[in-house]
Amino acid sequence: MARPRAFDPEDALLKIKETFWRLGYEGTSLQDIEAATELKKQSLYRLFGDKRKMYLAALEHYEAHEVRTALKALEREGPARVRFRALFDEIVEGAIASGDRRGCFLCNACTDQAQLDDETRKFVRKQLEAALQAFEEALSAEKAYAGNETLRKEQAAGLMAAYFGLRVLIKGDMPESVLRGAADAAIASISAN
Amino acid sequence: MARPRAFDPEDALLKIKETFWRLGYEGTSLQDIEAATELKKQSLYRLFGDKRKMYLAALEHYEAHEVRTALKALEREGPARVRFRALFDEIVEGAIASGDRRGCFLCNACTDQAQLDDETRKFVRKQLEAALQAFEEALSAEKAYAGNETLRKEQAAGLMAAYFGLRVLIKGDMPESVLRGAADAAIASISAN
DNA sequence: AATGTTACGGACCGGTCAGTAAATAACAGC
DNA sequence: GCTGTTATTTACTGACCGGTCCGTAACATT
Repeated sequence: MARPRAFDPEDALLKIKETFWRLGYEGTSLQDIEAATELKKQSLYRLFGDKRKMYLAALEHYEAHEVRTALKALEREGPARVRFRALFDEIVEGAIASGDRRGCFLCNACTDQAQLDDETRKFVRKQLEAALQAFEEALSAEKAYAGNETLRKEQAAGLMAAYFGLRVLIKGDMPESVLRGAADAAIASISAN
Repeated sequence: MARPRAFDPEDALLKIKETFWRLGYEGTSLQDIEAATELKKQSLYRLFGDKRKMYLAALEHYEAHEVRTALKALEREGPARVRFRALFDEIVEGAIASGDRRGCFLCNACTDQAQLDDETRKFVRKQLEAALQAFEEALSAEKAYAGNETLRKEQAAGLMAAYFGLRVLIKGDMPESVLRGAADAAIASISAN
């Protein structure tokens, strides 16, 4: 009943996500977003409200796609070491092969905005806890952890830290050998039995 | 032979460091720095050159103080587990007790500026490699690692990732239980023999 | 074809950004 | 007490910030 939108909001959000991902919240200007989406400011504001909401929408998009995909990979059958090996290797491979050193957007958001913006903090915390839960479940398949919740939770937290730490080392320009070492050490820390 | 400086440059740099540490590079304005140092812009520019140089000077100050102190703690005598336990516990304790969730400035710099600014990248990389070296040396005391350089390097990288990951979990507002779990898992991954 | 509703585009808002110029002030050596 | 040098302060620059206004265009309904 009115003029139809001439662009794809999902596609726009994807571009916004990539921009915030690369440049951070304060590092991204509306001009950057306009350039990335090829949209005018007004179209963006009508769709999202303001810059902060664009950022949060971008984070949600990241969760719904990148994070979800990564956690899905943990649900496959097999020993815990194999499951996590797939997760860690994909990250290292991506950093080496395609030179993608953007890191993890969620991890970036932790260091960038979580302590400065309440909404971001709440969102990030919720996502981190969900990921932790997924890590824990992936460990349940292993006998060593199945009957020991404390140990399982501890190991899940440890793997989470290892994962985020690896992401930081990637952004910190560490060479392949270090990245592989960190990944291997994380996998080796998982009990196999 | 000229008008003496009326403020302490070291003290000013300390305040600048704390501001960048808390707000990030783009999130910090010259006004923020003026307010923190109680100095006028011109005094800052004469002393440092520009904002970027202030940031790099702040990073160097962090390295010369916080990082150096932390790595010194690893040089004490005793089993590797005890050495790293001290390092990790201090971080967790700081986050819990004093509510200090600023994280690690060097780690923040990795996710914030390392991929966007060449000088920062080089500096961060150098510091990360030095820290890695220190981790490796702290592991040399352990028999399991003394004779196996590959394993030692791998474990050092793993602990480094665990450390940075813990720092990210802290900024991501994770509860004490998760932080302690991550620290305990990291320590448990060190071979004791 | 007229109307109501939404989308678009560009000018524009006040404010802030990093950085600079120039005037004044405090010292040392002579 | 004059001169040279450096510190401090104020005022300013031009660009850019996030955000809004408003005139116009494109559609659906009637």
